[in-house]
Amino acid sequence: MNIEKNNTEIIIYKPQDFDVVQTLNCGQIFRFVIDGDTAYVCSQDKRCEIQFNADKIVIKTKDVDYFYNFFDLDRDYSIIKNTLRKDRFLKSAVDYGYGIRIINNDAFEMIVSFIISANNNIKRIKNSIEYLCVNFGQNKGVYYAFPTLDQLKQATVEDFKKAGLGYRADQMYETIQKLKQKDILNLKQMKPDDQFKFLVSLKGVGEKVANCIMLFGLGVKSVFPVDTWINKVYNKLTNTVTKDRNKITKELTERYQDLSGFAQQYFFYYFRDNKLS
DNA sequence: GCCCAGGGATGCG
DNA sequence: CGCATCCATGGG
Repeated sequence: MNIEKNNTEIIIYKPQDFDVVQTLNCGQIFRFVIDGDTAYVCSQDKRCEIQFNADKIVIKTKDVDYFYNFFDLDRDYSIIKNTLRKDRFLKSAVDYGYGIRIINNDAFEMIVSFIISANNNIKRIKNSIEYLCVNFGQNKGVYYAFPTLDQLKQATVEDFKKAGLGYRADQMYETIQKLKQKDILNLKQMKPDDQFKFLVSLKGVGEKVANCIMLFGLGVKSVFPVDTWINKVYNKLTNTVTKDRNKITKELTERYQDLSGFAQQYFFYYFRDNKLS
């Protein structure tokens, strides 16, 4: 993969380790649109337009450095994939999701987004997040920015219910009201164990959501979020019928170590669409 | 009408 | 501790 960068574009030639559709569709990003061979992706108050085909990916944006890091373009995924392909559970999943990259998104946006994600489906999650952007985020012309913490502090429980959060509205309200800008800054300086402890202290954040926030919002790759899909996959692969997510999390984290986050994404993407055989 | 969705909080033993 | 139950809401 050969990458060029200038003030307005990132150009990736022969992108064998980056598939735009796979990366956007594997459940780590909620603010994007795919329209044929073009994609539009938002993060925080920023946006990029991506034109892609089998030979070349062009990312157009005012924030080149931000999206270079966002798509994790300094990391060599071929090494990771070669390692994980040796795992008998993962070979076909890695081959299938060969172009997945784990994005480096904004921590606050991930906290809000994954509180909404709990016991929810992706379409509804996207709709709720979009509602919050339109009603509380800055109007940037062709899109709305994700609301800042101060902007979301203006939202009431009723506002969150209008956004479709249902019973999560109370949790969201309490977490937003208690959260301070400084907490987010501190979070980025903490060790993973302390990040986890802080995150699960927030209302609406349990172990799985905390792990997602760490993986997608704090760059911690040694976590393995276990959701309903991973639970199903685990039972299938190990021929068991457990619902003990703590046990699954512990086992898979020990199995994949520092590559846990990558392994989890390959699993999730491959098995989500009923590819359970 | 039932089941499910990238689960979490609460209460009970 | 582990475990069961409830929780809004829309789509299949």
